[in-house]
Amino acid sequence: MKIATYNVNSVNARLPVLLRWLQESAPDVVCLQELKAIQENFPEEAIRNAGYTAIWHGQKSWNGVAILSRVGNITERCRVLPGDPEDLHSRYIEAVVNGVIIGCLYLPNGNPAPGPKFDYKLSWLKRFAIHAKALLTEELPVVLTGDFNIIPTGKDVYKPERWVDDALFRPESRAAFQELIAQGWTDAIRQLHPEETIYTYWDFFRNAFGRDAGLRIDHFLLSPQLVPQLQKAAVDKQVRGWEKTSDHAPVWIELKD
DNA sequence: ATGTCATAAGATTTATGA
Repeated sequence: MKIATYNVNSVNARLPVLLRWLQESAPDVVCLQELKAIQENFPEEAIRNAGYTAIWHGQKSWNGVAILSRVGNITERCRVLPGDPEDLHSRYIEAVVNGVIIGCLYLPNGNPAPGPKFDYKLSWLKRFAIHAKALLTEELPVVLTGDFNIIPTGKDVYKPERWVDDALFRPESRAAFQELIAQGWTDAIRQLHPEETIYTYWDFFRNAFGRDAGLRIDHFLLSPQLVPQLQKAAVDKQVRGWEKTSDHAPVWIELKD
């Protein structure tokens, strides 16, 4: 099973790019983030015509997450991150597909840091850690994937010294990611490519893609039950070079059936 | 500080987020 994550940065503005990528990369399951569309404006018909069923949680202007599948029913488990009924952002959706629990997340950016947005990021991370730990106790195959908005280590950014005060690379954000690893989750990309320079995001500013000034912030965390099945992991970097593209590239893993 | 995109309100631009 090929599972992908893609922060589309507006699902409707990116629809031609999304459809072309679905056709060329043919993932079985897709997690999308930053739909930037209200619930009614999700392009369900175009995605169905591409061969995928979908569940999604939209929101006006910002955020929004979706799970697509072409390999079987999507059985929704929840569409918000548990733990704070006052958090109205559409940033998490979870479902079972083909016997695998798929958590699709769009973690808060958190800039500027420090400040209320960074506080929100850290509180979201605390809730996420509680939920992730509960998932591990189920001892089931689980993938937590999406835009984490965290640069895990200095190897995951073109110039780490420029990012030390940024919410994506602050010690608190890195520590929260390491805490997830310490719980028992496996960073799938690094499991298969421990030394390689791998980026998943390039800023729209200053020709960042042309200079390969990127960040690795889109991740796959696997529960122990899935690690033996991990076969491949890669970034569809070419998509970042297409016209009218997102600032993120799609990332995917392949699991043995 | 800058740069680029996207959205929304309501305007022929501005603000906000990323």
